[in-house]
Amino acid sequence: MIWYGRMTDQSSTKERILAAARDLFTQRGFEAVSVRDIVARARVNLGAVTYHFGSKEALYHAALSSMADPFAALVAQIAARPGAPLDRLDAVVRGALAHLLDNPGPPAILLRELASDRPLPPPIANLMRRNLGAVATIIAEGQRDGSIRQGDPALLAVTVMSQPFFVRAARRVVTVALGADSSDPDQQARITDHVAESVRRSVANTPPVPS
Amino acid sequence: MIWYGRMTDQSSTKERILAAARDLFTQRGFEAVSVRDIVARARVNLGAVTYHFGSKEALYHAALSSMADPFAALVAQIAARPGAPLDRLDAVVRGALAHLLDNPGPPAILLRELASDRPLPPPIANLMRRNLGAVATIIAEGQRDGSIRQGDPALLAVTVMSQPFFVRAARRVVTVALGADSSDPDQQARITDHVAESVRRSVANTPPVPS
DNA sequence: TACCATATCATACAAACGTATGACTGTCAA
DNA sequence: TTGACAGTCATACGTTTGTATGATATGGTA
Repeated sequence: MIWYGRMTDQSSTKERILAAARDLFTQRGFEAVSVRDIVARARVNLGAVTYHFGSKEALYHAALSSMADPFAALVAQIAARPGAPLDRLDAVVRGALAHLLDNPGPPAILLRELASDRPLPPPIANLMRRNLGAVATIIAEGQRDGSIRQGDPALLAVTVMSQPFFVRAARRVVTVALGADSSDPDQQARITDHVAESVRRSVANTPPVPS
Repeated sequence: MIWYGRMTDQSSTKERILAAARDLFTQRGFEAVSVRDIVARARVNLGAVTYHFGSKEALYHAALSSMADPFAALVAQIAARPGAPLDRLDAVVRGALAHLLDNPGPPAILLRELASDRPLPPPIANLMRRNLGAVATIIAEGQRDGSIRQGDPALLAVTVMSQPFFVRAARRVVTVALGADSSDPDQQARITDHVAESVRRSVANTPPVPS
């Protein structure tokens, strides 16, 4: 794309629409956001969505991919680093939570889509497959070297990844429960440590807790 | 209510609307369900929602309460039983998951509302307050007798309750990951055991996992 | 019987929805 | 200079939305 018609701002119409769509779909979900909301926020013409993306749903999928792809790439990159399985899981959880604290899109939309009983949009299904696959691979490796407890790697992977997603999505609840400001970095550090510690304890191959 | 106008079916118009609203809001969320969808499923007149509930949003809140109240009462009842804190947490997690497997409404709607950045509907906010409060009380008790590890009881409570909610909501993903039928009772038992075990390990006061 | 409150029903209404249309504008290749 | 083309724009179309309205039916009460 070389020329942008009447566009006088620095960013292209298509990118402005995508950014507005990311924000609004994240905050309210697909059905609660109208095309007119999006073009108003992007300050572009109503017809621009149809022209550049074809339909509201196609724009939705484009917005999902633009959020899911960087997250999946980050997790894959962290998971591929060398080290003991438990430490790599720790790094994945911390990296994922740090990314999600800055980018609320993936957890918000993932939880909404999981809660629906419609088919998962392809970008979200791919994200889950990639993330859970990477985590399950680490878990299987840890089971072979004895550092991670027995159990279905896929199920353990769900337990692991559910924590950063849920804690991020339930951030309002967490901060209200803790009675502190949600943007306080000290509190974010405490939450991150708590999540990492909980995950490590829940999957490590320690003796069973006596009843 | 003693008399039901023209109603010839066994259940009242109001109850039929409530039941249809529970199903549809659970499956698709507030915005994706129209009043016409609800009255069609309930096989009542379009005007009946306004007449009996006042508005679509008031019907939504009524439907939420009718799902959240039994769940909160169940958790409170299990939490109040005698026993060691870790065992009571175990019973709460198992009881909650069993209830949620039969009643998908609370997790679906809770996750959707958490993902939104609008204020939580009062019935959902009350549900969270009651559930997390009951669990946090058990946790604080366990911290006093040394059976549960240190940490903010509210944060630990979020970790505990997030598991049954997330596993239930992500049931499609879990069953696909396990490659089995989602209604298989054996698999449900395995999932329940896995969740209970993960929760117990994540909060028990065992020595830290070495790095 | 007459009356009244309650409930159901078919419509109507304005607003908002996603999408389509055709005119217009500015840049490139020929 | 001109034709083609990609992008932007105002506007319109047909649906669907939540809610309102007024008529009608029904059983209790006087």
